[in-house]
Amino acid sequence: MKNRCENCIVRQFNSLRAMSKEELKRVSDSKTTKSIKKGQSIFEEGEKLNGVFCVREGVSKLSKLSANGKDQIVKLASKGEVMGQRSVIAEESSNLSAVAVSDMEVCFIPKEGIVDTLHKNPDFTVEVLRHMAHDLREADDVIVNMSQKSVKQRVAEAFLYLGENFGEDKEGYLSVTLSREDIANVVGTATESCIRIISEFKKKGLIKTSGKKIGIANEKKLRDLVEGF
Amino acid sequence: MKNRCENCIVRQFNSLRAMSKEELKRVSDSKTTKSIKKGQSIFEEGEKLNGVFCVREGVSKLSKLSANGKDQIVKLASKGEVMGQRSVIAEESSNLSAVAVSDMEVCFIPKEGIVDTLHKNPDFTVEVLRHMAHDLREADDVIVNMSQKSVKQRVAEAFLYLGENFGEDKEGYLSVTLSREDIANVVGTATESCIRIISEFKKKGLIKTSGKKIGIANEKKLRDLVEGF
DNA sequence: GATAAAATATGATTTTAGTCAGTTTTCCAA
DNA sequence: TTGGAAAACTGACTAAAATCATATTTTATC
Repeated sequence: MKNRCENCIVRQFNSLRAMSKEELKRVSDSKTTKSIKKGQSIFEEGEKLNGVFCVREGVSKLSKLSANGKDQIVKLASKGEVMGQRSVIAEESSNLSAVAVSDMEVCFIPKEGIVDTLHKNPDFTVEVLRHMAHDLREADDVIVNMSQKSVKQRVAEAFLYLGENFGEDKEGYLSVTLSREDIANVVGTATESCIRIISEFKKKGLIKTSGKKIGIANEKKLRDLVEGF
Repeated sequence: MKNRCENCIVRQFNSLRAMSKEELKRVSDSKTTKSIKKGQSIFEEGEKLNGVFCVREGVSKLSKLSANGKDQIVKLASKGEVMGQRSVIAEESSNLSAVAVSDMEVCFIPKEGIVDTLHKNPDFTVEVLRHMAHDLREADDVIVNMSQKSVKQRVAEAFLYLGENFGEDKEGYLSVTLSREDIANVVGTATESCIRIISEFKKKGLIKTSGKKIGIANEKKLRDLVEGF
């Protein structure tokens, strides 16, 4: 058992860093690490979660099924992010499904350790609260984008977002590779519309593609487009 | 000074109920009550808030200005709701503006009392956390609705939402009266489109109107419409 | 390496919603 | 009470995006 939370760098990025040594030890002793293949499900919408998932490696999409049968991707979670927090805290079943977008390593942490610490260590609780406050702000921004921006603007914004938050490889392609359908589900549009816009962006030199990989070719122009030209 | 938080029934609906007697006393001593006229602003997007606002009476719209110059209403806050929490907790300036939709009574509570309690009373912090978790879930739902439902469905849903959350008067009209423009800004559409849909709903007997008041005439049909008929 | 299945792409068409222009109604404030 | 502004409404037109159909490419699998 060499993978101790105490040594896990990922912890730096989430609320676990506010835990005391003892609390962290308890979490580390109770956690289990899982390898998850691309495309595999981590948890489902409506499922009762008895713990949270801490992402060590890879990226997961968090989505919600809409009445018309389409998935809307609400958030992408990568290294350091904790999934399922909201449901555990609210003591509700999950409102989102989590599916791996790339091969992943995640740690499952049973909720007891988390919930106990929430009630005993205010620093930890405040830290979790801050994170949630941040998520809420982001959600507000998404609402505004969804309702006020055109599909073209949202696609452009999605690429910029992916670049900023998940980085690029040496050749300048986005590190997270999503299928066209997933991109459409992030943006909230039809897959065909999304593909068309990608072609258009490519033709105009805003992005470059290589297989399903996408790279930002002209950041300035993309930004101008997002701002409403 | 007869309006003590200790006696305020509004408190039952928000996180303040988890405060101890002493903490509540402190809050009560530091708070100030304000009357706000319909249309008046409570705080602006980008403003640094040095406290939170607890709604005693009336309704406020929380909105965000989009790049194209339109307001998107992200949330409506009524009796018992606390506004500005997110910003105070995250120590950021507000991401939303608050404007009174009806005449209001709000209490301003300086942040010190809140922040201190957050660090000292885990029960309170967890309570706040629960509320925020709930808000976040609602925000996720809004994102999905915005991106996957038609304008017609969103308008129908807005009326049902208003009915459920703010009630109706004796004649069966929604208690919150919003202008057509505000409804459009909740739904994320053009005012004209919104008006057209309202006319259509009225013609089809889904709703009834009286001046700017709107009442639900056929809940079942409205629900069917929201579900995609 | 062949073949089926899935993902990507493109075209034609329809639906939906936004925009612009103008009219009517409502609501205040002088 | 009345004139002027704001809000509500209507119509015509345009633009954006969804849908349907089909072709092509990529990927996985035996």
